Amino acid sequence: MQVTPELLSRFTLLNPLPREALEQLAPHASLVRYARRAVVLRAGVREDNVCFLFEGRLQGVGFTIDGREVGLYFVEPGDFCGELALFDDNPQPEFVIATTAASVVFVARNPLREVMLQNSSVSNIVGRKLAERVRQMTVQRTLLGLSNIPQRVCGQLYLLINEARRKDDSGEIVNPPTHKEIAIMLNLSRETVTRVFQALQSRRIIQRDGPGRLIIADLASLRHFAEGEEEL
Amino acid sequence: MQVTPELLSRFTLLNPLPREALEQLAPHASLVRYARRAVVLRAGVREDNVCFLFEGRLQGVGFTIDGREVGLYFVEPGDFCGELALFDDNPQPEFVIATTAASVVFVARNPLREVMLQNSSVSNIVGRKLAERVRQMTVQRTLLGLSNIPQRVCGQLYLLINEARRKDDSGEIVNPPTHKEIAIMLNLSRETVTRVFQALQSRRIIQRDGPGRLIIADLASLRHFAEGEEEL
DNA sequence: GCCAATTTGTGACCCCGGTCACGTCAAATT
DNA sequence: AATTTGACGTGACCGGGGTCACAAATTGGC
Repeated sequence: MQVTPELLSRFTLLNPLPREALEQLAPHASLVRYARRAVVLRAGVREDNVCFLFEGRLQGVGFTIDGREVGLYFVEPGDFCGELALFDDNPQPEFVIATTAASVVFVARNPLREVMLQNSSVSNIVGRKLAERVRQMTVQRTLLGLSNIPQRVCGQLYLLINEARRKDDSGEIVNPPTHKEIAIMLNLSRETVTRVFQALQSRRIIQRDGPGRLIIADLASLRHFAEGEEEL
Repeated sequence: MQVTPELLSRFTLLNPLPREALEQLAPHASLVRYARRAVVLRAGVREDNVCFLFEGRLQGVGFTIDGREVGLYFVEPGDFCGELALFDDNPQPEFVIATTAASVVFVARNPLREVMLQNSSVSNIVGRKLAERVRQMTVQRTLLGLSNIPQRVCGQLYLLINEARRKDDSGEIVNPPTHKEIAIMLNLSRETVTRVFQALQSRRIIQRDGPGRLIIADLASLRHFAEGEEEL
């Protein structure tokens, strides 16, 4: 499906681009809808597109030699993935999978790279985004260092709220990841995540609201557990 | 201590730079020696230098809230760290510590950034390096997904050989990391790493050679264990 | 609105790596 | 040379999370 410059400009990465650059990119962009669980980017192959998420949620996942899934990061609407293709010709290192029905905008790698090189302010933006990804991965890796497992889960939950809306002492996560999706992010079993969620629910800290919404009723307590000031 | 353009050109990142760029950078560079365990870059502060490793070995480490160390990556001679400062003004996310006595070349961030922007081929190089770091972190994270612990250690050892010299069916690691340094890379206890090393030594797969050299006598077997085709 | 497919919930068992407590050893420091 | 420091080695114990095996609930597809 065709894409307008207006649509492109709704992404924070592309928004600062001058009109002409957007018009240059639009012909090389296409909107694609994916069902839940569909593979958006494939590991091991050279990807020729950068993938901008319009709606839904994606997850970067790797696989160990023995077939175990490894969760690497979530992609929220407005963000993007597959940007490594802008920097070199090596294959995409990880899979990207739609964890909910999603619509994504593919932008062909080469035109985007052109725009990036011509427009020096744009390479700044892309570079900043890549740097931000390194920071995110560092935080995520640090989470895995926590030996107290409930603490680890609370920390992840807290990060997920950051990425979504957050009020003073409560918050919500729209289209929350499944327990299994959280589990692979944290090197835990699905059952363990379920048990922590149960504990948090019984303490009225979190609360499910229908299929696509998780309410954080007591953000302060969640942070306490995440920071290890209190044991679950 | 002052630094010559020749010294700068010995780093793979800076080597492709034209002579004039190197002369532009040299006045803003300095060579510093660090003792083992010294802190080279500090987390949480805005770093004004990019750090090129001349000799020795560095390790990027984070700390969890409960004080546990988290190993993120190793820096080998010729490589560099602290490059995120080139992309934004956010603080350095992790500590970088000298795991052996080391000499590093600090290059001031702003001049290097200038060179990078003027010389478009240079931003490519820096961008490629940053992309490479993301790939490394992805591989490292995937290692943590292995539930078989000896396999995890073997995988890490294999990566360390890659970074150093490697022959057909044997190899060596110079200035090998301590067991503890490996342990924090893999979310393991120091004792567990020691036990795996003992097992590998008794099978004549690895062999210590004095303080600063670890010989991989049977690379094929190590790879077998790393790939889970055989259990330790 | 119904059915198949996921997801979530929960108990029991068990293994394995963390922790603790040492001892040994080599290298740096005095 | 004596002392200290930190790395390495090793055993015993134990607790917590993985695994397995289900049941229940929720969801999406038609």
